[in-house]
Amino acid sequence: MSPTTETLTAERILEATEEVLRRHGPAKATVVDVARALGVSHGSVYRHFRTKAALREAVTKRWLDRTSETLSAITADGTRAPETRLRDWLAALFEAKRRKAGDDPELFATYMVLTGETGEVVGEHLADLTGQLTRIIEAGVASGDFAVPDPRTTAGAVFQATGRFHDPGYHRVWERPGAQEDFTALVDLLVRGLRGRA
Amino acid sequence: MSPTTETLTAERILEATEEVLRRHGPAKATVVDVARALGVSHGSVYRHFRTKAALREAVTKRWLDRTSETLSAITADGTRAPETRLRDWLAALFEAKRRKAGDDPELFATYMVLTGETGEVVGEHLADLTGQLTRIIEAGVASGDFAVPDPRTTAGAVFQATGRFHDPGYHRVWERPGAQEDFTALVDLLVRGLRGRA
DNA sequence: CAGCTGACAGATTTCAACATCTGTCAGCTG
DNA sequence: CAGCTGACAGATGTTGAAATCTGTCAGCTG
Repeated sequence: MSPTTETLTAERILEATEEVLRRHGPAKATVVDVARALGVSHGSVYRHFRTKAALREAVTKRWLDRTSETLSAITADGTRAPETRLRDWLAALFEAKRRKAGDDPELFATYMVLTGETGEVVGEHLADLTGQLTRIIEAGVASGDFAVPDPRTTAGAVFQATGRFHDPGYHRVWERPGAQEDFTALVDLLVRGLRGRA
Repeated sequence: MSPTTETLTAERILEATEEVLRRHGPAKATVVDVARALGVSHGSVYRHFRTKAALREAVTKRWLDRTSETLSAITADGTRAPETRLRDWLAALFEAKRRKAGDDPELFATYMVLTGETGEVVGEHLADLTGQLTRIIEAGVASGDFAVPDPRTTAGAVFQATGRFHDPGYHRVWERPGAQEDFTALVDLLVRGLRGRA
C-alpha cells in the first residue's frame, strides 16, 4: 500500500521530480534526490528517462502544456467576437504569467532555468501559442472585424509585440505600478492596427 | 610627451577603462588594471570616481549616449513625414543594435553586463529614447497622419512593442533568418494602429 | 598645498583537493 | 526474465585557505 510498493511509472517520476525541484531548486535537484524520494535506486530512474536533461525537459513540457490548455479554451470559443477573444486571450496570458511569478517566485525562477536549458520544448510551446493567435485572427478576418494581409505573420507580430507581458525575462516589470496601463495601451494600439480599415 | 606625463582626467580614465574592459571582459577588469594602463596608482583613479561601480556606470553612460545621438538626428529632421521618420528611427535603432551585437560579440556581452549592473543610467537612456519617439508621434498627430489619444503613452507602447528588436536580451534572435521580415511586419502593424483612422 | 602614492583592513576571487553526481552495466531478485 | 540494484569511471560541484581586489588615508612630492 505504501507508495514504494507501486509500480514505477514515468508519471510518478515526473511528480517526484517536480517536488524535488520545488524543495531544492534547479541547481541542487539531483537524480539521486528523485530516486530517494521514490524509494528506488537512481538506476531505475534512468530506465524511464535516458538522461537528466530529458527528465527536466519532460517536467518543463508538462508545465508549459498546462498554460496552453487554459488559453485554448478561449481560442476555441467561437460564440464570442474575435476582438474580444483576442483581448481576453492576451489578458489571460499576461495574468497567468504574472500570477505564477508573483505567487511563488522561487518556483518561477526554477522554471525560468528549466526553460532556458530546453531548446525544442519551448519552441514548440511558442509555436502552439502563435498557432492559437493565428486562429483567432483568421476568425476576425473571416468575420470582417480584422483586415490584415497574412494572419499567420500578423499573429507572430502580435505575439512578439506583447513579449514584455509574457516573456519570463521581463517578470520584474509585471508588478510595477503602470504595468496594467502599459498593457492596455499596447493591446489597444495592436487592435487598432488589426482593424486596419485604411 | 609620453601619455604618463599628461594630466590625469576623468576622460582619460574612461578611455583606459573601456580598453581594459575590451581586453579583459567585465568579470576580470579591475581598477588596478585601469591604473596600471595609465601608469598611476589605483588610489588616483579613486580621486576621480568614488567607487568602481561609479566608474563602470560612467563608461556605460558614454556608450548609451552615443546611440541616442545618432537617433536624435532622425527625430529632429522636421523636413520628412512623421511616418517615414518613425519607420527610419525604429529601423536605425534595430540596425545599430544588431551591428553592435554582430560585429564584436564579446564587447557587446561586456556592455550587457554593465547595463545589467546599472539602475539609473539605463532608465535615463530609455526615457530619452521614448521621449524622442513621443516627439515624432506628436508631430504625426499635429500633421494629421496619426490619430492617437495620448502620444506619450502610445510612444511607450511602440517602444515596448518593438523591444524584441532592441532589447539586448534578445540579441540571439536578431541574426535569425526571418528577423527582418518579423520586424517589418511588426512595424507595419504598429503604423496601421497609429494611423487610427477608425 | 593639490595631487599622487602605497600600505593597509576587509571583501571578494581563485585554485586545488575532496565530495558528490551522472550515466553505464553486470549481475541479483521476485 | 523484466525490472531493479549498486559499484564504478569520468564529469561536475563544493570547500576553505591563499591570493587579489576595493576603498581609505596618512604622508610624500613637485
